[in-house]
Amino acid sequence: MILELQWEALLSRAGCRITEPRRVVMRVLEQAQRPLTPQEILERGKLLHPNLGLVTVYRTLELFESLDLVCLVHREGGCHGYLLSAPGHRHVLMCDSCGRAVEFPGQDDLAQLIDRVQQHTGYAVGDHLLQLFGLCPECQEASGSSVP
Amino acid sequence: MILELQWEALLSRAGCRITEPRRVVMRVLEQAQRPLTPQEILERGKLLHPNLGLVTVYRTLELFESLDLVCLVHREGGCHGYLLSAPGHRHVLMCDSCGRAVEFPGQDDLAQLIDRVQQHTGYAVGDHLLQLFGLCPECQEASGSSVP
DNA sequence: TTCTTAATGATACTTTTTTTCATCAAAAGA
DNA sequence: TCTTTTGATGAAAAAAAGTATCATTAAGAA
Repeated sequence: MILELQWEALLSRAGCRITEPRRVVMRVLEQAQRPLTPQEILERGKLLHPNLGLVTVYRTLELFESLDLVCLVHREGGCHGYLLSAPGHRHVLMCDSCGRAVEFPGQDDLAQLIDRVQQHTGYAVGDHLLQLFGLCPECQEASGSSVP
Repeated sequence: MILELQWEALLSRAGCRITEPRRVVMRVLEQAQRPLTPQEILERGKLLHPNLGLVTVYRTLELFESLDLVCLVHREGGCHGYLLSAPGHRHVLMCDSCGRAVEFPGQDDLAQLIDRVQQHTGYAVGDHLLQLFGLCPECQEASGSSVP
């Protein structure tokens, strides 16, 4: 509820309109527990708004990304999906098995590392991309019980 | 030179043949200072071996990746490229301006962070993806002199 | 050298993403 | 209230990216 008001206010403030397709995309992302591809968002969105178009999904994601409402999640294979992102939390931890993703903070730990890298390389580090992969508690249990 | 022997030995050991197209892809990556897309590798490779095929580039990259000879570099926009990778160094630092990329180690710093995240979330963290973005020394100078 | 078979590259095909454009609808102004 | 303006949409088409098939080639062992 609060989240809803937040993103709508953000859009308004940016001079954008609150439209039905945008609400649909946001709702789909809110209900998802893992990163979704544009195609997946379209499929789920059509259930809420049958004549949703794929192009609109792409444009909406682009808009949301520019407002830091969603973040792009990368996987080793190169494929990626969009995940709703809480402000300030740009780090994602994803389950290799079920895809469920959560965010976590971690600015401080990286600050040291970044300092050191800057001194070693001479680069001026600005942004970063950190993602962890592993098994969520549920999938650990499941794999634990299947391999006794 | 040493690198060349290394990867050839690795391929042989894996039961793969050392072919001209593979040498070409490797040479292109060696000469590149930034991550290259399959298309870019094809273009550059054709200069050395005119009838190189795109499919072969994809397959060669897949092979090299499975042997950890190259790594996939992700960018915010989702686009990515392949970079020659020194063994053990899986972290990339890329220049936002010229695309030049270098690798750096950083296992220890992350170990703490990962420990903490594991305790907070209950996830069992296995792999990770860390990339830093910024300006390389050359581009810092260039941007510094243009904005006095 | 010869032989076996992994590897190649041309072609066709599927999937994903971008562009274009006519239409629609929500704000803004008279 | 009624236009006018402009942002937003969705269909269609085009472009780009990636994958599968298969006859041919050539690497490397015998």
